[in-house]
Amino acid sequence: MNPLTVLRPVRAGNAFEETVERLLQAIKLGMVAQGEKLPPERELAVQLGISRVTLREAIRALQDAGYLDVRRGRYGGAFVIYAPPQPGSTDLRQAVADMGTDSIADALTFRMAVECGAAQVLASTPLPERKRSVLLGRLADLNAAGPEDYRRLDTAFHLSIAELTGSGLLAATCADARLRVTDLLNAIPMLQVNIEHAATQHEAIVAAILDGDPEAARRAVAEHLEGTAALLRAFLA
Amino acid sequence: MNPLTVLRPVRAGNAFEETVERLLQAIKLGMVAQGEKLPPERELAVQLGISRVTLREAIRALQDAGYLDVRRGRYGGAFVIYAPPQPGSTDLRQAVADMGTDSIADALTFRMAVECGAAQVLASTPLPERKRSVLLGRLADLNAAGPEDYRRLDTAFHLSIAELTGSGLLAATCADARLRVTDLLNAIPMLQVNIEHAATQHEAIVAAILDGDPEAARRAVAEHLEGTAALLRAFLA
DNA sequence: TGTTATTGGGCTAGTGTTAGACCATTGGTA
DNA sequence: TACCAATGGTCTAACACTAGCCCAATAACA
Repeated sequence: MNPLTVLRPVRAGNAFEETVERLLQAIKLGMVAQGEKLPPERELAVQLGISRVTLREAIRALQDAGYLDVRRGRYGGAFVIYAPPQPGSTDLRQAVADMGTDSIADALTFRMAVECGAAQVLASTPLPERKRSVLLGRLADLNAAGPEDYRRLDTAFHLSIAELTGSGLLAATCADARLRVTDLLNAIPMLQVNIEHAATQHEAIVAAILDGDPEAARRAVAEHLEGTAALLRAFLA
Repeated sequence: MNPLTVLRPVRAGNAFEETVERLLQAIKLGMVAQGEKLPPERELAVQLGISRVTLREAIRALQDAGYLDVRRGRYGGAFVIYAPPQPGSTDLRQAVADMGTDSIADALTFRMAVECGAAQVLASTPLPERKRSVLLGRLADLNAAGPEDYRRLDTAFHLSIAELTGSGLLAATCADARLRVTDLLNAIPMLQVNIEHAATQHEAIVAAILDGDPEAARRAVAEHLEGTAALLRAFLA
């Protein structure tokens, strides 16, 4: 048992840095869509468990970086003005180099494990009608998505699997895992053939979950994720 | 997509509290066995990414709580004097009440997902001889364990699966998941029949992993964890 | 038996973070 | 048009945390 597994850093950085990261998560994952605004500072500071001063510093940094437009007065707020980069417009090689091969492999492995685990768990128990329709709804949204919204709704679909398990820990972990590969995914061009292939796999995942078949759910998610993972791994050689 | 999944608290508490938790992890999971000592303060502070002052406060708290014996001078250090409670000696009902049914369900679901995911991932790729022998070694250690060491070596066995995937993120997550159920596990009496049953399941898990069969590995871990989960869930009704 | 390397114990000055109060701006609404 | 509720902007005093330094104790070893 490697003690470094548990005697690792208690905090990833100072409160300011962690807050910037967290807000960037919400923006890049599309949890706050373009044109929408973050919750009011006072409210958000409570949610994030930090002081308003620190939160404001983070918001200021994201404003300077061009992610947010901050407006004062009633009906003001911090509006998201970030447009997710057109896939393929940034250089995948560059993204790979920025991240480092070790942490890419780590992130891909991590994502594979937690997303498969979430799907398996969700398929292991009978789902109430409400949850079934949430899942089907997310799938329908994704299938109806235009190129603008595809990545955001794809993320929403995948995260909803973890959320529906009812485990907040698992949902947070899947969101974290997904974020760690966001920049890489954004650098991969989306081809029509890939989207169609993904759609088939998404159907298989949902079918397995609704069917209550953990084995099939696990396998479907693994195959789905292996597609992008294989593509990325080609750059690590 | 629930924004609360990502707009959750940035920090779980102050540095002191988080450090106490982390050290308690290392002790309760048996990563630093009884009679051994923690790394020197200066070194440990760097590993944990905190100042020595904060670390000392945490150590002091654990000393007061009876977990550590701190000795000065060369060959001194913070020695672990915590004996894991004899299983069954504490009241399971009490542990359940302390934790709250919601967070127990959350923790069990979380653990099921990440441990199954880790086993599946490890079984998905051919293992080098070195890793095979590590896994077999941990299994042998566990099978040879007396009642004193059983829980510690059981933890070591399970965590080694995540560690062998090579993903630090996954290893840390499994350690975290395991810790969240430690107090509950410690409250469950260990019956000989259960240990024998567990041993059979451990063999199945290792066989599936060495066999390169992700399906079987996932299923074996799921069945293994379902045993304790079912027992605990009985208390939640 | 004295030396010494290693370890915990303690102090200080400086920086990060918080809570809470108050100010400034804005756009809808009476 | 005047008001006002909601929101960002700013300040301050208190507390948390850090880096770095030096002191004190200890036990092996020459």
